[in-house]
Amino acid sequence: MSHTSEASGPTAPEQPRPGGTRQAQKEQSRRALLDAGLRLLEHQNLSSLGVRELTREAGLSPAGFYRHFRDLDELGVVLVAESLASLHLMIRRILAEQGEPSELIDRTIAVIARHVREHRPHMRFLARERHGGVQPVREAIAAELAAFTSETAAALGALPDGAGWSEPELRMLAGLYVEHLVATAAAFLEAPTGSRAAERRIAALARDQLRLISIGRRHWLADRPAQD
Amino acid sequence: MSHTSEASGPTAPEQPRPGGTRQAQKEQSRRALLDAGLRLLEHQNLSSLGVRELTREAGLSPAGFYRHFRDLDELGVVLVAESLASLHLMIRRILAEQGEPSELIDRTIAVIARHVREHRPHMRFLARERHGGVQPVREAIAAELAAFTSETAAALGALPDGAGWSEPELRMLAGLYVEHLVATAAAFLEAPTGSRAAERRIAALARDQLRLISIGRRHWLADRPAQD
DNA sequence: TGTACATCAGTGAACGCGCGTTCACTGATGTAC
DNA sequence: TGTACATCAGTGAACGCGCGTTCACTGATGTAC
Repeated sequence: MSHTSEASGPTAPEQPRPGGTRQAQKEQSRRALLDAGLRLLEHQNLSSLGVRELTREAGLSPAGFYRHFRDLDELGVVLVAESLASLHLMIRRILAEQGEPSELIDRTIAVIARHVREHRPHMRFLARERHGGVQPVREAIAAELAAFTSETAAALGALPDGAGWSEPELRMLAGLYVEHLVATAAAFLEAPTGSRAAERRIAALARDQLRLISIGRRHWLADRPAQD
Repeated sequence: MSHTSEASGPTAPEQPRPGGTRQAQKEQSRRALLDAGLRLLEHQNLSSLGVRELTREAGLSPAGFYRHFRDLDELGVVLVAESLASLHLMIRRILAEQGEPSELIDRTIAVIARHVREHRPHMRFLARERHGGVQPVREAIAAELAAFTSETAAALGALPDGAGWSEPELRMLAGLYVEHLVATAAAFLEAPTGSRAAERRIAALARDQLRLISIGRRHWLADRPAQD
């Protein structure tokens, strides 16, 4: 080793190293616990996960768990937040897509398919806990989806086709899209892992359904029923 | 007590009583176990249910459970079957409705709302286990919904408006309806219990969404994209 | 650079607890005559 | 109707087990001089 002096002046005070070895090692263990959790939650519920089971999977001693989390609920909160962040990422990608309507549909579905492929544990977790979890978790997921519906409604309203649509009508349409998106993501999740054929079938179905909704959307202003 | 002789001829053989007290009592306990299960599963997963917890709720001793079921999985299978039967009932009611399209939409939503109100535990259980349960349960639910989609496709094909639609197109449309029905049922489930205001809001939203789909359906043949 | 002390992530053993399941039993219900 | 025996749903006690959590510890990493 040659003299790789990272010469900090001899008078400069010893700097704390925020990315220090110790801290990094701790972070690694924490990550191992979270990843073990996601792995186990692929096939079971958050509420049936155990501390010993988790630490076994993560390669820590049971007591080690408590250096990172007060209890399993605290770990659950982190997993929910992570999964929702992952979902939000997908959502922003979808809303950012540009192009002709027919292209947009294909791109949206492609984004969903890719996201499910690349973030399967997070998406599985959300699908499981959306209706299966305890109330606070269900509410957190519902709130995120509601926010997405609002964003989508706003985006639809900003488009030229959105002219003439009332606020509730835009939300109604956005809700339909979000609902369909969620169902499509769930379908991708249930497809035999890595079966491209199954993925293509789901994508083709979703595309036609989105097209039908788009046709309805195009004729809505002319055909919509009188307001109650 | 006067002489209330249920005079069965003295020569007639003693008849076995199929609805006898003993059998009826046993059935009552079995029912108590299933009902206790449904009550507990309102707020937790099938996989985190325990024998002792269940018998406590049902008012039996833990050992009593084994007079009725081999294990919790066996009870789970019965609950799944019951819930699916309940769902099937709702589905047949929906498909049996008759009338003008606009009436049909309102009636469909009314059937869903009523069913969720009257069979809340069963519907909650299905919502929970559809994506949250173990694979066999998820598959059983998916199969039932797929069958419903087929029935719906057949019904749509038999209508005058169904003329000109290919088999896959009918399934695509039916899938959209079923998906929306499931989402609407889930929304009713999550509504604050007994809040008529929330129910009305959900119903109004679902109605507009179904209308939009119907408009898309009406224009599909004229506007549909070229086949791939 | 070297040395002496502080920190603290991770450990292994121990605890009390509720669990699923089994067992021999009890006593009400059912059956035969 | 009355009597003697059979059935079996439900019980209370017991078992071994894995659980969540606590504790004093250890030894690598970090800090001060």
